[in-house]
Amino acid sequence: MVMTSESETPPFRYTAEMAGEIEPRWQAYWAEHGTFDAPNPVGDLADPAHPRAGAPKLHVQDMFPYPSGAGLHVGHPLGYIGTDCYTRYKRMAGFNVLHPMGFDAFGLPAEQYAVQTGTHPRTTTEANVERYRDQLRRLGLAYDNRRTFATTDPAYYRWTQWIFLQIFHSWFDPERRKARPIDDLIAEFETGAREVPGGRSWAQLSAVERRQVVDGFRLAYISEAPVNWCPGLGTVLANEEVTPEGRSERGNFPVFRRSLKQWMMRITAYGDRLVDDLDVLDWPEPVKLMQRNWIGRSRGAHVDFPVAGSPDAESISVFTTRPDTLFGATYMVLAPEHELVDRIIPAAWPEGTKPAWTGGARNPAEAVQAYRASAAAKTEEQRTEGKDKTGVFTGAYAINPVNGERIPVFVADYVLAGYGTGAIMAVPGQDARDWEFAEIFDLPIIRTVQAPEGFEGAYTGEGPAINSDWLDGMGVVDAKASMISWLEQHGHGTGATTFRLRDWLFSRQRYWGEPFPIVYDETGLPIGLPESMLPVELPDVDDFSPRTYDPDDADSEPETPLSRKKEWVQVELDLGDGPKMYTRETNTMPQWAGSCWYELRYLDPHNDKVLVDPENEAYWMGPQGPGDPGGVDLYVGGVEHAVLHLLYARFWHKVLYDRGHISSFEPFRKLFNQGYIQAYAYRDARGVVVPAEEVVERDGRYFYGEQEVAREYGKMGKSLKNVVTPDEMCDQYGADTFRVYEMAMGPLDVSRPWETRAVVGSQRFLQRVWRLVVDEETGAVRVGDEPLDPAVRRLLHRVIAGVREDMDELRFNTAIAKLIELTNALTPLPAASREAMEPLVLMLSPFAPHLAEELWGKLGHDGTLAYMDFPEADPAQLVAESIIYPVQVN
RNA sequence: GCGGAAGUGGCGGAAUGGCAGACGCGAAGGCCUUAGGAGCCUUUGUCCUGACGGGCGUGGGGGUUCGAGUCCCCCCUUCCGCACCA
Repeated sequence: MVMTSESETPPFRYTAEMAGEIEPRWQAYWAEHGTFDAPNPVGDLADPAHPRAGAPKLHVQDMFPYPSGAGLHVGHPLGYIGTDCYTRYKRMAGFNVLHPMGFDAFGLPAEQYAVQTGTHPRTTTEANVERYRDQLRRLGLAYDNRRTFATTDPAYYRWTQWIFLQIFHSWFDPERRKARPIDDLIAEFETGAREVPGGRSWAQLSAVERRQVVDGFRLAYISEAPVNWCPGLGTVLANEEVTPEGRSERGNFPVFRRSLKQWMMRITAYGDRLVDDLDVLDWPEPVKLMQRNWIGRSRGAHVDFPVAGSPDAESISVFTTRPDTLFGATYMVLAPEHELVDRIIPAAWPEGTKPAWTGGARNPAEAVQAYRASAAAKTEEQRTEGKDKTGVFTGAYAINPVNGERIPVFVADYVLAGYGTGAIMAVPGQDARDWEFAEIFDLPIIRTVQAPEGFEGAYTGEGPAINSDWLDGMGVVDAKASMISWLEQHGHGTGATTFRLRDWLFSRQRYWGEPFPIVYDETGLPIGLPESMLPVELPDVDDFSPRTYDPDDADSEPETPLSRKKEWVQVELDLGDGPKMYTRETNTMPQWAGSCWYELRYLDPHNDKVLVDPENEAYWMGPQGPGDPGGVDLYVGGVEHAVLHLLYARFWHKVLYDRGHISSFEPFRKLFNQGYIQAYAYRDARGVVVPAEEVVERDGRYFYGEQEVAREYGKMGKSLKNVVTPDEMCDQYGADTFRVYEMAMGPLDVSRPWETRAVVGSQRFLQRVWRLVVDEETGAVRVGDEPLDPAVRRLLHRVIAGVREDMDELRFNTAIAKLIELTNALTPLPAASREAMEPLVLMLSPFAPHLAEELWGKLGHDGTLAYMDFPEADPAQLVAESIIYPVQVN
């Protein structure tokens, strides 16, 4: 703010300059006194003398940022300010509050910058982290700074690697539905308690064979499996990192399905628990729903359909969620890629083949080949856009096991190779897709559930079974159960659950990530390093880039940056049987790894004996009663992490729980998605973005200089030239004004546009509060001790009660509105009374902490107000005026 | 297509089924000023009226109720997620 004439501004007015003096002073005070340090029950952060030692705890966390080179804009700290206001309030309300902050610092941008400039990613990352710390410090966020870390700190990723080893050394016991030590599995094989896959006994297996068997059970395992290979990036990607169009989320390069040897995590083993435990979480319903959809659990049955006349007694296994409709299965469909297709095709079209089924081909083999070719040529979009179902008859028939009917087997791309068994039984009467296909190919339709009168098309709803022998009359649920037990009794199938969720591809061909704590011996099988050898530090290299290829070169091979560092890759170690040469794993972990467990490390950040002391974990995150999952009390972040980060973190947390390292079985008890701050951007007639700052509005139109520009609404970003930074706001108004503005502009979970010109309203509010206490001309404190007018007193207590309620519910915008209302009521009074001003300052302190501390001092108090009791309303002052309602007497 | 969330002044947004528009921005007028892009005061949903007053108003249409922005039904629009998942 430019002061055109200093003499005109009263010398003791609350201005940006004054805020610029007050704010660093109090930030230094808090840092010096460790004001926001929270005591642990045990360990180096224990402090029995702390005013909140032994108090009820509250653990609040933000989704930590990735410190990008661009720095923060005003949208980034919205959630951080929200949690800061909440935790400051809760601290005053008597809680022992843990509110930490760290940095998610491994990842692609620093590496790409390194590839371009040769600067080591660590250098860039550290500079960015420092910049973020400075920007956040200016906002006066009340963190326990002893607990901060970056995921790139070796002292941190040592434990990321340790957790990887826990997962590597675990297997999932389906009977107990939990992860157990891999040694238990070996013991079960040795004693014969568990059957060894492959038919031979444990004693018959060689040492290498035994290792191979065991490796097949690990929760972290190497698999030669179809993965998403992205030549343009030179790395493989998780399914979650591939767009629906089949391109990389980063860089938008083509992605190819390729079979490659990669590390996988057996997250599918946890599918049931990841779905079921959502029920006990206090999360936004949309996020729970997105997780349920992503996991995609379907309950039903596997059913085997023998192939008619097959010399090798082939059968087609399908998965269905509607085993009750089996009597209505009038044909079958295999995915074009299904491996069985080639083995069941007869040499010639069977008698009675309808011409429309053949695709015009002379024999089934040609028909299928042609169909496959055309299906492969289609893009993903064409496959789904075109509503009309396509397909071709294989010439083969299968036998419906419930009634012995011969039903034709088709190949069609509406059946996906990657889901279920890649084959379906088609029940056109009860499935819309099958109905469509049946109409096109003139296949019989048999209803097996009574549809409502006049119903047209496939009926998927409830109703009594019909045309279904012994099932007739049963409801869908009963009929399913009955059919499943019939299938199991007669050996035609079993009840089954499938998931859309796939195992998690966990290795990346990148430099800037956690190295795996894995080496290989001469057998080529992986060996987990002993804990004593952690961390496996990321070595320096000359070239940070994986080998990248032409984006369309599907046949290229991954080559990791670490693999080129031969003296690191080849290493002599003593793993218990004397020094031997080993080969290191040269992939690194994906960026998600560090954020999968950071909520735990805050609890005991310096512990070098264990990940977190069980007592500290139980105190901060333990279950509060039967059925409570435990976890962080409030986790605030953007909805963009609804699936990936939150699913991975839940998975790791559950493994650690199963292995007895922690007492909570969910990481985040309550989740809150803050909204986004968006911004206007402006383009001129040519479509060129102009700096938003310099655009002026006249009569609802927008001008950049003389030319009119068009306004659009979207994200804040460099390319849209509409970035506003918190630093600018601190310079122009002060951090307190900025904080109040962000909290007052609307509910925390709603997205809204940034408007710099509206910030002044928050500054006026703080100025008025200041003026109630301080004479602007003399600087004298003008607060008196006379009792409040009864009407104002009632307002005061109404405000106190309302603010408390709002704060508890994270409704900061209405809390601030109430404080403004009280301030406006006090403003016309001849002198502000201490009776009102002390509670007002205390209530304001979560939002404008520096100003409040300063005023608290002026009101005659020493030290910080951070541990003062938050005002409480006197119930006697809350008695509402009675209102008479008309009452109807019947 | 399926699922979810939401539609209130010029703008951001308030309203346990009980005076719609709290609070803020903007705008208009005034005070103070050489000056105002500072500060302070007043007004500000909309229409009729000189005024006092009054009519109409929460996306649209029905309904429940003494009373509906709020509850129920139908429709429209916007945003988000998923998308041939058997």
